Amino acid sequence: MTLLRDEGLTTDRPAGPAGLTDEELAVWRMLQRAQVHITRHLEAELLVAHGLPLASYDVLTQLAEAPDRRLRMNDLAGRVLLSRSGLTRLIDRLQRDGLVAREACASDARGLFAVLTDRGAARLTEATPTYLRGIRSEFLDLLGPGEIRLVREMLAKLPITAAP
Amino acid sequence: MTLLRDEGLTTDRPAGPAGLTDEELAVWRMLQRAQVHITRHLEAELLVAHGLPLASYDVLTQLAEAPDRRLRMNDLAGRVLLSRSGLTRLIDRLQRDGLVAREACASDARGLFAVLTDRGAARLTEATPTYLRGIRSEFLDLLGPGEIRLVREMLAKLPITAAP
DNA sequence: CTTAGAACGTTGCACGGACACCTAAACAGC
DNA sequence: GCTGTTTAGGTGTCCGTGCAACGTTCTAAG
Repeated sequence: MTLLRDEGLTTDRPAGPAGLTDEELAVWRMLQRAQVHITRHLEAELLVAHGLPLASYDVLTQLAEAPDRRLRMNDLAGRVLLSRSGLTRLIDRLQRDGLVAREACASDARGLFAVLTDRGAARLTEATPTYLRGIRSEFLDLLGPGEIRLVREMLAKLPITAAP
Repeated sequence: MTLLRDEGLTTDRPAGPAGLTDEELAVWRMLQRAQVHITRHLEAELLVAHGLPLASYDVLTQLAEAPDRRLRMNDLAGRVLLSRSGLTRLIDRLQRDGLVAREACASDARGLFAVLTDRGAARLTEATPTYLRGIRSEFLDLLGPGEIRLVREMLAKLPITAAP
């Protein structure tokens, strides 16, 4: 952080209005790295063990938890942090593999449901232990239970309401 | 988490060996969402204000902090969580824009340094306030100082050593 | 009823990144 | 010295994603 410090943009103690302390900056960077690290590990494991990218796993999960195993495309896009176009292609792939199906919406002819098929549900069931084990070993095991509760409280403050 | 619960993979209280409590799972998901949210915000702001993608900003920062403003390609790739090929193209772009230069390594003819140019340093200086402001408003402001210290301690436990 | 506008999903395009493979250089052992 | 192995970096190719534009359908104003 030498250069930043040189310009007075980071400081040791008093964090100015725009400046950050070195600790604050370090926390942010560590968070970034940790997130990337865990995500990659998860993605790799899911891929080799079940041929399922993380994004696909997320979609299947969202559908499984939705009433009637179905969700409108737009709705789903918001939940998996994906643009609508991105979701379109992803659903294309999942449909090709028979894990989800598209169904028209009765009340709105514009709308489409993405529906989890039985094969999709089976695949999800098969992959979930891998996913959970990954989260546990890469993340939860490294924190105490008290810390987890604390993180939860902190995260609850962030406005993670909806996607842009 | 209905489906997961149905399969006994998540529980209310006692977290089994592979199973997770709903709270643990929720924490992980919130963390994911928060990280994506913040990252996108940052990327968008840097892009519109300074035409600088987040990855490029990271590279410039790493170079600025490195001794002599230079780093070996391989070394740099590890620090910015990028594959070597990915870094090659990114440096290509940055070089095209005159923000970094490539320099041969005297002691090892295979090696190349990525060197921050004056233009690159200027661009970084110009963009950094935006970056820091983003971290502050999207992240730090929503946490107390005590919490930041706590997060730091937690993150310190994670083995974020090196990239695969 | 007609029409302007918004909302839903898809498509063309370009970009950024990873993987596998390649060349050149350094190093190991004999 | 010569040869096999390892390391540094770059290239060919493919995949996934976002943005902008498009067609279709719903909704509201007149």
